[in-house]
Amino acid sequence: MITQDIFAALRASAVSAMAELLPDLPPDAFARVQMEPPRDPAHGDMATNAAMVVAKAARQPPPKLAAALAERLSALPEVAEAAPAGPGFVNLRLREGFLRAQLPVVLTACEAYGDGSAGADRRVDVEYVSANPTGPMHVGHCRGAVVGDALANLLTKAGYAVTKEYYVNDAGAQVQALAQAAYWRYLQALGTTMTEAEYAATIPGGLQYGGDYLVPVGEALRERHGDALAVPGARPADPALWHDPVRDFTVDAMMASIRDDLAALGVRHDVFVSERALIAEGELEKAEARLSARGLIYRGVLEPPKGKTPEDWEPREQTLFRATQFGDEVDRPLRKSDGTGTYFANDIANHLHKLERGFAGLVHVWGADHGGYVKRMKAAVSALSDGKVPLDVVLTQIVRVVKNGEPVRMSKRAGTYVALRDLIDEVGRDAVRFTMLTRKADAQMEFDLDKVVEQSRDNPVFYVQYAHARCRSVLRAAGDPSAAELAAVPLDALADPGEMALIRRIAAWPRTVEAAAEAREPHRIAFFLHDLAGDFHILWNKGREDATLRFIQGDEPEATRARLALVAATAAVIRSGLAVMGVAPAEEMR
RNA sequence: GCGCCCUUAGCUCAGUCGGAUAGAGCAACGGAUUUCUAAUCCGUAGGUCGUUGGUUCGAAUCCAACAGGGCGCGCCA
Repeated sequence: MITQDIFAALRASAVSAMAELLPDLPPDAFARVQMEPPRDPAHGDMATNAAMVVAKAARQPPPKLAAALAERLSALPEVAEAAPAGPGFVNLRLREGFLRAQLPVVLTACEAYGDGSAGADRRVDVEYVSANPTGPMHVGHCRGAVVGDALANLLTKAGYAVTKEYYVNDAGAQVQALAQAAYWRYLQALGTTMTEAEYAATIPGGLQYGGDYLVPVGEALRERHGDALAVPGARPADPALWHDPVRDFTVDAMMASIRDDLAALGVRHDVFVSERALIAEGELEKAEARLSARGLIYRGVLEPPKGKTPEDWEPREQTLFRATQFGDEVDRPLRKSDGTGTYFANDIANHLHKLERGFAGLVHVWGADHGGYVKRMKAAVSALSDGKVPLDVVLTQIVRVVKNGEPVRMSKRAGTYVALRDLIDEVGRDAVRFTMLTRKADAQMEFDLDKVVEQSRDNPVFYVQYAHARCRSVLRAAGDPSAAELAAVPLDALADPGEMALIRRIAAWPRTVEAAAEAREPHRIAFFLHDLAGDFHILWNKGREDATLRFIQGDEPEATRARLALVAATAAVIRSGLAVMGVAPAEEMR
């Protein structure tokens, strides 16, 4: 594990200096001490709030403490200058040699640069996508898939032991309706004379999932079973005869399709957990027993929702979970009137199953329409784990797909939203993934099919890829020296402000990873890469105006090698970030 | 009606779990041509951080109320 976070290192120095200045303070007095880049670069490379956050406990004014701290920090070999500033900050300017010395660290670690230990190898389960196995993936699933996958990668990079999980909702009424729809296609494949309306009339609730995608499933059922699942004349048989095999076959087919789509997106889950299998194994009863043993289950009648009572409201006794004891607004029902579990109850079983596997933390990526569900799930996990295992839920907002300024509409024929596969085929996996990460997950997003493939500065995908391609172009022109070779090169020639700015940005990568992981915000990686690419493009263009700043200087081999080390380090960090996002770096832009 | 999320420059969005004079990009305007790919870069201009109070050394950030937008609200998942 390579940790080379210079901010963490200097923070530790600041804390120990403060501890020496104030030996009577308990260690936790320094918990809120931060060392971070100041907003205004004129203030230096780093700033710490140490003097301010301990001032109260130390009973001394912040400026006085800041002055004393600055004096101590200025004695450090890494520090060129330390000065008290403002209401009690200490600003640090680092020695350029110290900053330059980060490059060999990068070049030694390469893509592993930025790998952190904040996770301490704790096992974390990240559940995402979990689309119902009732049809192909559409763009509505896409954002959650990308955000979840990038978040899982990010947590892995930050030192967690991550399991990528897909929870297959194969137990509910939706799947029953799916089986009925597939059965209709089977009857069609047998050449039934029924009309769709006639068949639909035989199903309570009518025929759902009318999309063409079930036609091949019907054909396959006919190939496998012949006419054995129908009565002569290709008319519907007793569901007891066909329901389970048709359902299982169809769910398998849908999951195969979903896995294909996910593979096209570069998403690969470690485990697929079947809701039906969990229930069959008695996980629901186990969860209920556990909650019951804690006195958290009772029979009762809920109040109607305040203000807006549904038309058909009537008081009803239900099996309820005391979610209110864990911060939820109302207690939540666990059993339907037919005795089977509610979706919530089944999901409790799912979470118990996670806890039984020993995870120290659970993460979910859900669509924003599940926002109202967060509190009760947190309540359940808190109850089942005695508050020991945190559940974090990341909500993703709707993506509106736009082409030529017009929203791309639902396709009626396919009975589904724009297929994910179509989107990938049109703009490419990398553009899809990168673009999905250019917004906070919880912000609405417009996905403009034209802009995403545009090769210009206002397309961040391109902007970052172009920076990497330029790095590679320079390195190729210089004979592609190895990273190990460049890690040993003298770097004193790097002194231009543009070069130093790039080094400073690179040095901020580890703390960016850690902060993004902590906040569960993978989009920060995209923004970092955009900034890093910007620093590089600036430097590149300086060389255009001033030939002495070009990376390759024919008559100065030492300066050239130093700059190649910088270029190689930049490329390595871009690759490191793109790897988190699941985007392939470009060698050239053609 | 209740709960959750959101509101930052004309537009699209950042803002590192309370820090210093709130930042990018696009759009607008003015510049850089014999290159390691000008698909980039430089400069100018642009904001009462939805509104009003509160908490403290200090608030876009935390709290309360209000306005506007989105989502959800007992056996749908």
